[in-house]
Amino acid sequence: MANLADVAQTTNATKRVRTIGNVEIRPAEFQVLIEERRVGLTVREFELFQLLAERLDAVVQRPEIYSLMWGGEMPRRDRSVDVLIRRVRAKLEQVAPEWRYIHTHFGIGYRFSPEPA
Amino acid sequence: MANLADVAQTTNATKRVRTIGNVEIRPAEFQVLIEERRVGLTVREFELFQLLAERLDAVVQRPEIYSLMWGGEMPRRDRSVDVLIRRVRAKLEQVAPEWRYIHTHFGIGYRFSPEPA
DNA sequence: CCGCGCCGTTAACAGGATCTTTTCCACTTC
DNA sequence: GAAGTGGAAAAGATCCTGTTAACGGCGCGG
Repeated sequence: MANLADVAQTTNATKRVRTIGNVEIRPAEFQVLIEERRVGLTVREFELFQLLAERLDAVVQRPEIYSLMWGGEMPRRDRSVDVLIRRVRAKLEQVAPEWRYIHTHFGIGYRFSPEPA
Repeated sequence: MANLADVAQTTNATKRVRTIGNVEIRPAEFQVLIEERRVGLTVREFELFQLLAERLDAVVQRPEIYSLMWGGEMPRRDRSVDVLIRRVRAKLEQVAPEWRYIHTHFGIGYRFSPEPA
């Protein structure tokens, strides 16, 4: 169960405003801003984005993403993760067409790294 | 917990007349004026308005609004916040139809930012 | 004391946004 | 070329919000 230390740590790790390049993440508001512009992610989309951003430059495996966001094992041929990735990418591109943030690693998963297009 | 210094600071922060764009807030009088025109909020409506205005451009989560205004946890499916928001919006619109002040963030909460309609 | 109006809260409904699932197809890998 | 994987779009179910109305408490004036 959560104790005070955990809560404090969680607060520090996930509730603090974080800036990665031109991306600002405000967990307390479920908001992502790129160069002052609001991306407008939904709650679920934000959770996915934050999950990847917390592991900057690391490839997060698809089943792990699933289990973190939906809980339990990922059913075979489940497309939930894809669909969400797609939506996040679309909104990111609307706000910052010159940048690529989420990269596909075929057969493995996804990686968050801001890179020029 | 709050101490005297905090209270003094709070007083300075919340009791001082504040102007945001064409909006003037007079906490000592529970009054909001838009371009010299009185909005005519009730006490409760004013509290909500002030709460959001103090956090200009930040999304304030619905449960947080509830706990700040009513205290304690927000019951599931409680609509108190909505209805109050609705009333505030209605009065704001009567006075300034060309402006939008309170923006909805679906599944999250509300944000105060004066914007042209 | 009584009626009236104002205010805050609660309830209910309709519409809209979001989430999930499904489908099709292009692409990668072997 | 075959099997597997991911991109894209759409449909259905679910959840959330906007809106209106109704209820009860309170204070004021008659």
